[in-house]
Amino acid sequence: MRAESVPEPTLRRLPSYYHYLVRLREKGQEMISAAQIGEDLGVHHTQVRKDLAVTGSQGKPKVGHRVEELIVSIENFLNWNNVTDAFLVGAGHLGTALLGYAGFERAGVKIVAAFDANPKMVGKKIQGVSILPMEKFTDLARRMHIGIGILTVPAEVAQETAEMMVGCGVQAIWNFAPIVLDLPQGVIVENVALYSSLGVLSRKLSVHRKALLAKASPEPVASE
Amino acid sequence: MRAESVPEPTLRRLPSYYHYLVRLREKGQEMISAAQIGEDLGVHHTQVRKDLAVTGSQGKPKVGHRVEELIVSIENFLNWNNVTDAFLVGAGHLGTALLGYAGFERAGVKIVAAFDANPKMVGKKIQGVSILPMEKFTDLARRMHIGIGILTVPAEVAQETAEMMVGCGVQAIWNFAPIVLDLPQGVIVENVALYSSLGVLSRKLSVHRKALLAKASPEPVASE
DNA sequence: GGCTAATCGATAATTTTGTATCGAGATGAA
DNA sequence: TTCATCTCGATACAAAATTATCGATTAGCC
Repeated sequence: MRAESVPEPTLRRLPSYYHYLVRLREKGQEMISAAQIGEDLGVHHTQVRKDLAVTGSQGKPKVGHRVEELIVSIENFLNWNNVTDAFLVGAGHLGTALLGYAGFERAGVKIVAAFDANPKMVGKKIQGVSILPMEKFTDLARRMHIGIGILTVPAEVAQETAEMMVGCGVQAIWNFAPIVLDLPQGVIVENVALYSSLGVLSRKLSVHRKALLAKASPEPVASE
Repeated sequence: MRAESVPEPTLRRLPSYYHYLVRLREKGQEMISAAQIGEDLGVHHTQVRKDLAVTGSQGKPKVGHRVEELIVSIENFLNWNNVTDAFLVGAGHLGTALLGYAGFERAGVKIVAAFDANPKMVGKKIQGVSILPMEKFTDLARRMHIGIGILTVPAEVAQETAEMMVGCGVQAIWNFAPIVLDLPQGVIVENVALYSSLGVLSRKLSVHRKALLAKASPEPVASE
């Protein structure tokens, strides 16, 4: 099986399993069945088995999977053991929030420096990470072989900032700006689309409320 | 067509179109073709047409769509015109970052108050929004008919906090905690899974790098 | 005024993702 | 030791989403 052929939905579910399993481990539970995972996380049990299968971990009939083993398998599969150094650009609200998170290191990403165009931010230190001026990015990124760039700048400058990152050898970009980046093939871009999330939320809420109204009103307005 | 029958991927793409269109409008462009949108955003043009079709907006052959009309259609469809009041719980790094964003109001969500269990946070004011003690949540949420709860608390207390929200009439939850909430049917939950995002990023980067190594090495290790 | 070229929108095919089925293996009890 | 039962994992099926095809429509040009 080719490595890339793992479905992306599977990739997205694995961290969810991971956190669930870590919580189980904290509680002292040693074994877990795919059925139970599925029930607790709202995923079909056959789906859980398929997802876990890609990590190489095997379960035993009648008893299920070893929690510890699953955790390690997922970590290995996602390469969360090998930490990659990252630069963050845009130390605004969101940027500083991400700097505040220590937990990303357990997910393979270590933010080693942050950059901002605003001179007032430069020189500050957030959660042990210094905010540096933009001018230093290019040189430092090249010398430190930075693999991941975190983009928390305004949308207007996101494209050019991303290009700068790629120019310095950055291979993957974690993009928080609400814009589709146009970058050379091969560069990995992972978008965190907060507005997409809000779109879904808002739409569903709107539909939900209309349904409630329709229920309350007498006439069953049938469409379709 | 039933309102709920709109595919969720479509819902997720619409905000992306929206921001793209707003940028076009700022540039003064009046018309746009589905093909052009698709090319710029990396979506197939037939997909773009289907997505835009659900909003009810129609294009004209040879000229395409009116930018302004599309924007309004998407806003209406996502109900981004009608702003819903939201309470945010957990004024930590991420919570304060979200408070700092003024833009969410254009996406139908207005954060009117924030809450935190930490007494040191209580009383502060971030971006014009006061941080209140948790004890006040229940009463205020009921009286103000809060529809949306934003959950930026640690995972350990996310479930109970969500239950409290639902108990106060909150209909939709925007969940930033890395946990699957178990809530009564009908409650709308939209997860922002940062770790899922990191899982995809990390895995792809790992595969990418292995591919580069394999290319450099002589033996073409063929699997599958 | 008719022709060309571009774009739309509907329908069909393909691909991807998710769900169900079923035999095999392992555990613990009779 | 044998049997019942639970769980796994492979295979087959169904649903959803994406991509392709094709006729219809319209603006601009000759």
